[in-house]
Amino acid sequence: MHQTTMKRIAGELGVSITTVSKVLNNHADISDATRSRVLAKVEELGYQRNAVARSLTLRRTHTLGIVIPDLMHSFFVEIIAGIEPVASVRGYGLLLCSSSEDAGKERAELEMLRGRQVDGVVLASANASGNTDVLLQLTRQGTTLVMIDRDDHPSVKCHRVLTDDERVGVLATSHLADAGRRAIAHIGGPPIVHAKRREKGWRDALKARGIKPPDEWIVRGGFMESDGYRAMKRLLTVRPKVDAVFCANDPAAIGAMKAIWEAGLRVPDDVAVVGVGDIALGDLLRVPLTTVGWSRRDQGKHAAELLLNGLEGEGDPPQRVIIPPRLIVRESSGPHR
Amino acid sequence: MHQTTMKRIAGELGVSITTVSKVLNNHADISDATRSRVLAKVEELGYQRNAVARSLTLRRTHTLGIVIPDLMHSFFVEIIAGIEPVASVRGYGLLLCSSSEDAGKERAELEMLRGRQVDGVVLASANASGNTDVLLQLTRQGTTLVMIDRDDHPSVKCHRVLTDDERVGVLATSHLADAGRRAIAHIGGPPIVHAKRREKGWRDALKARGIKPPDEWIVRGGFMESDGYRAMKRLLTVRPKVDAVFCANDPAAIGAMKAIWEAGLRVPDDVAVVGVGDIALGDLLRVPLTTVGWSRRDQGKHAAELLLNGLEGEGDPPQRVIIPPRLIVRESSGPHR
DNA sequence: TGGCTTGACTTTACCGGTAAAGCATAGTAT
DNA sequence: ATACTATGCTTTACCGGTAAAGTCAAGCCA
Repeated sequence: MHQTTMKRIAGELGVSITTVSKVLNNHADISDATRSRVLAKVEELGYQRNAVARSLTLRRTHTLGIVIPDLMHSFFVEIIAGIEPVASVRGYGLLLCSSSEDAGKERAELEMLRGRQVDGVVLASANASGNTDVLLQLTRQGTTLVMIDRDDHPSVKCHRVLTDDERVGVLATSHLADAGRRAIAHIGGPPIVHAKRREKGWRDALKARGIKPPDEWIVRGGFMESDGYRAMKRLLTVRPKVDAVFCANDPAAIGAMKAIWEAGLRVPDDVAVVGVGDIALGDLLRVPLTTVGWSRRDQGKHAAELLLNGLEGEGDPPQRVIIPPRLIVRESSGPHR
Repeated sequence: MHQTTMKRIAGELGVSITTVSKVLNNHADISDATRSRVLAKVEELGYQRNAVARSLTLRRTHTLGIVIPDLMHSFFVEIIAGIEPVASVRGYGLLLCSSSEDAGKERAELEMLRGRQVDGVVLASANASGNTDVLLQLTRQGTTLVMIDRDDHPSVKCHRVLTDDERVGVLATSHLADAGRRAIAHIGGPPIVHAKRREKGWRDALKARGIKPPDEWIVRGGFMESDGYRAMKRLLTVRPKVDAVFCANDPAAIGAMKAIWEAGLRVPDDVAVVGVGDIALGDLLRVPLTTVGWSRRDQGKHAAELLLNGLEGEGDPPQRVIIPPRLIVRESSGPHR
């Protein structure tokens, strides 16, 4: 129950606490004799430096805060799996927070991390819309911040690890066009930059092929399955018929497929579907989903490296790292008819 | 870049630091006037108590260490998902460590947690065989410990959250017997209590049906897919033929199925297979796997509650919480022939 | 021989809080 | 008028470390 401290070691050895501290910090001005006596005692008592006390004086906790919206989503866990080894070898601990997709809880978690004096925070794609002020407070306090998959909060100067959303749209749309589809609709996301860029990619890919999408080919909504379902219902009434749809994310794509099946049509025979995100289980659906994904693990790895480089060396100016997206072809975008 | 401290607040208000501290800790001996002046200043400056400094004096970090063998295994994440909400509402942070199934790294992580003065540690089913000494050091230091899915290290006095391994064996075996199987073999795990208990359940269930398993019906090995594969190869040579196999865990069961297919036989037509653990994707296999599982989330929840109750109130004596296992029937144990 | 280094520590101050004890002032009891 | 008791603060010590400055004896140079 009683902690071993430097005081105890110093006492038993008849030296000062500072001497013990110096040995453990490899200072040069300690004789070999004393050094080994101290080291032996440390070994004997199984002494471990008290990280809390060190943090207080050094003003470094060697801890990173990780804020994710949901633990049960495989891609956030993959992000953490990308962060963990990098942090671990450099001696940093990870303080894990789940915001449960709730801006209020996210705010509370960020405040908590501020109080705990974490050296850095990785904020993974949460809906932090209201929490700009807390983020600013954090950075002002000297905490390095990295945002993953978010490109808003322009006032917050921090590193960002993103994918190339326009390219996401181009990849998906070109793939559908190459597969012989002509009427390629788009189920857009909510009004956030990422969704808008995916839409732009869709437009660009069509334009490159001389296709000018009529207004009815696009329905904007949200990122949920139900949004995709509703949007597809609308798209199915368009004449001439749409024969493919690029959805802003995977849940929306799943909703779209449901609407297609409900209308008695087949995927991909009547309508091809492509999503974005490569969520787990996407290949286990009734019709495995073609999607555009990117390595979450790389995102985590880059985020951790940006953070730690900033902490250890001189802080680079805020950087944007782009993780390239890639097309994952499954059955939902198979050949026409 | 500059931290706001109580000193600053006290200075601006012309009161002592202790007064500020007392306000924030709701001490009674502060006048309403002073109290609100302090509170107003706290609000104005966006002040947050420095948790590091508090931890040092209070000798409480309000942090739990979580050690899991692998982040990418869904059940460890589920355990964390069970812990997180409990810890979060009580104001505890989670320090996440992954041992990557490596006893050396696990040891290092535990040492790290000791240095960081975490109030409690949840140790999820890692192969900590060699690390008893660190665990003892931790508990001696006053850290509460909860082990999940491990019932060894008897010298370490701590709470344990387990499942009923004998019942696991009984459930699996009875299910196979009820499905009309007569020659129910067992692929046992490594020589650890959990595997032994599952084996005992298998024996008991057979005995209850008047079946006396010959020695060739059991092959013991490890928990890996390759172990299951090798074991099944052996079992397929047994005469009279075995028509079902209960495997000590899911990976072994998957290995067993591979061996069965390789021999030109079918699952479940020729040999029925049941595993243990309900790993993710178990239902996405070529033949979805019947298995015995239990709620990892409940395990996490119970672990967190045991820990925090011990920390907040008076420490209960080490407890054993048993999470009931349940059978999950899929196709690999379907009807004979 | 006195002054100057150098090596090997020790002393002191501080990190940002909290708890216990101390200390005026005013009000109450006697 | 004297002693007692709240009330509302402040002073002091401490948590377990680290860094900067100080000490002190031995060795060196001129």
